[in-house]
Amino acid sequence: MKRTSYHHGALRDELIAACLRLIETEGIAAVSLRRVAREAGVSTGAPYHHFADRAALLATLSTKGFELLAAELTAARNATTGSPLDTLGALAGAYVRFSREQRGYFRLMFRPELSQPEKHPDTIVAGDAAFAILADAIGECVAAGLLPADKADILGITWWGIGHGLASLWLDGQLEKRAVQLGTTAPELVEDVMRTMSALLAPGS
Amino acid sequence: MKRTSYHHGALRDELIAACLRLIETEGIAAVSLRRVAREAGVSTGAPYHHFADRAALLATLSTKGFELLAAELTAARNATTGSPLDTLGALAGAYVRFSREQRGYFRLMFRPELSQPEKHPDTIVAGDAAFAILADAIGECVAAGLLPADKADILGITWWGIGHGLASLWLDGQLEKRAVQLGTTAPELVEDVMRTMSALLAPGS
DNA sequence: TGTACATCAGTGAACGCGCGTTCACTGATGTAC
DNA sequence: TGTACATCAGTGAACGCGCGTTCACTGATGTAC
Repeated sequence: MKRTSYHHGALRDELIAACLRLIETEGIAAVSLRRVAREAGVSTGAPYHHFADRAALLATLSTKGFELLAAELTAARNATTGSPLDTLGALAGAYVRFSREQRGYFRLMFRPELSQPEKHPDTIVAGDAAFAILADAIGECVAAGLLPADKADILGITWWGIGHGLASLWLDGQLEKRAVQLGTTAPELVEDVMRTMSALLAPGS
Repeated sequence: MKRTSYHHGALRDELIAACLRLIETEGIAAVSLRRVAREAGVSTGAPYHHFADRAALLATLSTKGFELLAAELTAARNATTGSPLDTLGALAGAYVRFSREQRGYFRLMFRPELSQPEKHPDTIVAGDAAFAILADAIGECVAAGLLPADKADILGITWWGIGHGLASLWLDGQLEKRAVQLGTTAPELVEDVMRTMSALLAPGS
């Protein structure tokens, strides 16, 4: 974090990175603008040249998180070669994977009270875009005649609920606790759930 | 909140109630022992006669939350008259209902970093007890030959994931947003998901 | 029933702390000529 | 290429605040005799 020049050059990015690091290692409660500045090796007032206030920093992070998630979902979707139905499981899997690999982002994204999305429309737009990917994949299943049109929306919400539920329970330590009780591991549990759901949806295959 | 006597008489309960009220109206971030004391109409130091520290108050609340949830789940289970399979949907429904009716509790229960459950084993025990009700209901389905024994655990986790996911998304405002986009409402969405899941599990009925 | 005394459950002032944010400042950089 | 000047992006001291927790205290209550 040693700096030779007076001007940092990329302080904005450095602050974002420091904030993420803090969330991941010490939890969101540890995130204060002063602390983030300290972590980035910069003085107390410096962040105010890049973010209007604390909520603005968190909102920026939240937006980036949704964009990252959308990218992951798109990638997962494009990587699926099977039937459109398989895409649904792949999306849910990518969702949970994202929550594991980007815990800092994930924790923040679903805490609207911290980033005040009502003041930062970008965040809402990014969230909508991520959800749209799932809705799109569902639409494809319907178009292919694999899902009844009247159940499509509900199945989308169901998949999202499962993905989000497993991700949340895992992050909060509940899933690992149950996995131990059941004599397995959290990752295996998640995969089994996805497989079971897919089998239920496509009983023929 | 006017008190005529010097001694409060039931300050402990009053503090718990005030804390819940605060979480529900202003969010967990607003909960400080000073604030809770103020809200209960009592001086700064008073809470320390009833709780060792802030985390102890939150842990007590979290424990009570899990006990309440367990009671609701048991009630839902006993109220179900149909096949053991129907019990699963009823439990998930009760779970989501609990998250709505007891938002303060629900928010707290899944924030282990706030109540430090590792220091308060009661909380863990209460959480295990609540989960055991679901595991039990699953066991009953297996005993009745309605679910394959090897898929039982996974289906339990699946139901829990759906219930928890929908509850979380709803609490954070995501579900309502999507409901509007889909031209429906959050409660309807939840009910539809439960119904669809039940239908998938028991295709014959 | 009365009294002395222990205990319980409050009060409110005080401690040190980290916070968000502001502000006058200054070093570094970019630009016009 | 050199210089004057504007602008950018830092510094660090300062503000007022609410926090968790402690502590000496005191009013209220319960108990033994």
